[in-house]
Amino acid sequence: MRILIVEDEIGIANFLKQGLEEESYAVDVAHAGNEGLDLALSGSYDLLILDWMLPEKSGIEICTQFRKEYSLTPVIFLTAKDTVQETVFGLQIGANDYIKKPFHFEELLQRVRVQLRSKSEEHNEFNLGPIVLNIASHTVFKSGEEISFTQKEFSLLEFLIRNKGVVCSRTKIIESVWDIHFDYNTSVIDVFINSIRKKLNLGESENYIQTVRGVGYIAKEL
Amino acid sequence: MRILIVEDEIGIANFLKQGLEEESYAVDVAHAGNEGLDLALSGSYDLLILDWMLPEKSGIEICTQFRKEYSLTPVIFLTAKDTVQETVFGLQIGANDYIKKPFHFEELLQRVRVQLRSKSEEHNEFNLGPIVLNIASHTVFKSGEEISFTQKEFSLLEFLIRNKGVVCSRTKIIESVWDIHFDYNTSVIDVFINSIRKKLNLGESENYIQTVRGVGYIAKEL
DNA sequence: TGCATTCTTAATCAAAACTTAAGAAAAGTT
DNA sequence: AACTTTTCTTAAGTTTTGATTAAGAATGCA
Repeated sequence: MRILIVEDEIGIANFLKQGLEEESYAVDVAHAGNEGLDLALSGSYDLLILDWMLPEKSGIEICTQFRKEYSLTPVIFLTAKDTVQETVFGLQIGANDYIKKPFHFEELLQRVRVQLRSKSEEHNEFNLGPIVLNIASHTVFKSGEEISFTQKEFSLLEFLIRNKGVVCSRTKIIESVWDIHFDYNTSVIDVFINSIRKKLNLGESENYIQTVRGVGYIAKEL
Repeated sequence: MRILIVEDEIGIANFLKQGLEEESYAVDVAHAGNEGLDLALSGSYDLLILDWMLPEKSGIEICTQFRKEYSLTPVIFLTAKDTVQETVFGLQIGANDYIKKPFHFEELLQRVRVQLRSKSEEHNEFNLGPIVLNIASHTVFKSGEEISFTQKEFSLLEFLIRNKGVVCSRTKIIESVWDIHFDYNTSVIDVFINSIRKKLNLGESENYIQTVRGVGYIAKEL
C-alpha cells in the first residue's frame, strides 16, 4: 500500500514516514503544495495524508484538485487548527478523516488502517442467501452442506458475491476472474455460470444468480 | 437512511436523535445494551452510533456481535475515554470511526455523512415520481415493485430520467441510446417508448414520460 | 509417464431482444 | 370538416444472446 504524505514540517514528515514504513507501507513525502499535488495526481497512491497549511498550495487545494480525479482514494488531513468549522470544511471538500495535531502515532496509524481496511483487509466470509463462501478455506456451503468448487468456479462465484446486488458485466468478469487480455469471444463465462448454478442446485425459487441479458450476471438476495 | 443510536445518557441521546432527524435521517434510540443489540441485529439500519459504556452490554460487545452478521454497516463509537489504547481497540474490533465526548454536533454529522457517503453513492439511484431506477443493479421499481426491463428499454429510460425536466430530442436519444451513426428514419424510439410506458403502466394521472410533439420526449415530475 | 481433474472451445438449440413496417389513433393545419 | 403529419400500437421477421452439451487441451498429481 502506497501512502503520500504532504507535510512541510520536516520533523513530523520524517517521523510519519519512518513510522509508516515500519508498518510496511510504501511512503513518499512532499514538503510543499505543488510537488504534493503533482505526486498525488500521478495516481499511484492508496492514501493521502495532507497537512492543512502548506507552502505554495494548501492541503485544501490539493484535496479539491485530487478529488476531481480520484474520488475513492482516502484522504486524511493533519491540522493544527481544531475549530470545528475548519474540520467540517475539510470533510466537506472530500476528506475522509482528519487528525488534530498533536497526535499520537498510534492514533494516526489506526485511522490509516481504517481507511485502507476496505482496500486491504479481506472479509473472510461472504454469503448470499443460504450460500456461504469462505475465502480463507476456499469452501462453499449451501444450507450448511459443503459443495466442492473448482478454482475458476470459485473465483467467479466469489466475484459475483463480492459484488452482490451489482450487475457484473461480462467484461468485468473476464478482467477479474480471467485475464485482462483474455480474448473472450467465447462462452467460457456461460459455461462456468452454468456449472455453478448446477452445483448450487438453484431451484426455481432460488434465483440467486440471475442473468441480465445483454449485460452480464448479478448475484442477488431475494 | 436509518440510524440506530445506543446511548444511555438520555440527554445526549435525545440531542442526537433530534439533530439527525432534522437532517432527515430515520433515527431509533436504545438506552441499554441488550435492547441495542437486538435492534441492531434486526438489520434495518444503515449506521450504528454506539456509546462505549452502556448498561447490560458495552458498545464493544454490541459491535463485536453485530460485525459477525453485518460486516459492511458502519459503526461509530462515542467515547468519553480518550486514551489512545481504548480507541485503538475500538477500531480493531471493527468500528469505522469514533468521536470523543464532548463533541460538537456538526462534527458528528460530518462523520456520519462520511460513513454513509459510500453507501449512497454506490447505489446510484435515480427517481421519477414513484419510479426508481438503480444503475448498479440494473433494476427498475415502481412503487416498490420491481419491473424487468430489457437493455434498450433500460438505457432509454435511464437517459430520460438522467435528463429529467429536459426535453430529449429524437436525435439526442438515438445518439445516446443507439449509435451515433444509426440510420433512424424508423420508429425504433417510438416502439421503445411505448413498451416502457406499458411496463411502467403509467395511468392517466401519471404522465411521467410525455411526448413533445415534433421534438422528442421528456421525463417530468408532475 | 499416465491418469484424473479442470479448463476452454465449439457447436447446437432455444429464447429473448431488436428492428421494421404498416395500419390506427391522435394532434395539428388549412 | 377534411386533410396532413406525427405518434402509438401491434405483429411479424431477423438478429443477438444465453444455455447446454460434448469433446479436446491443459494442468496437476501420483
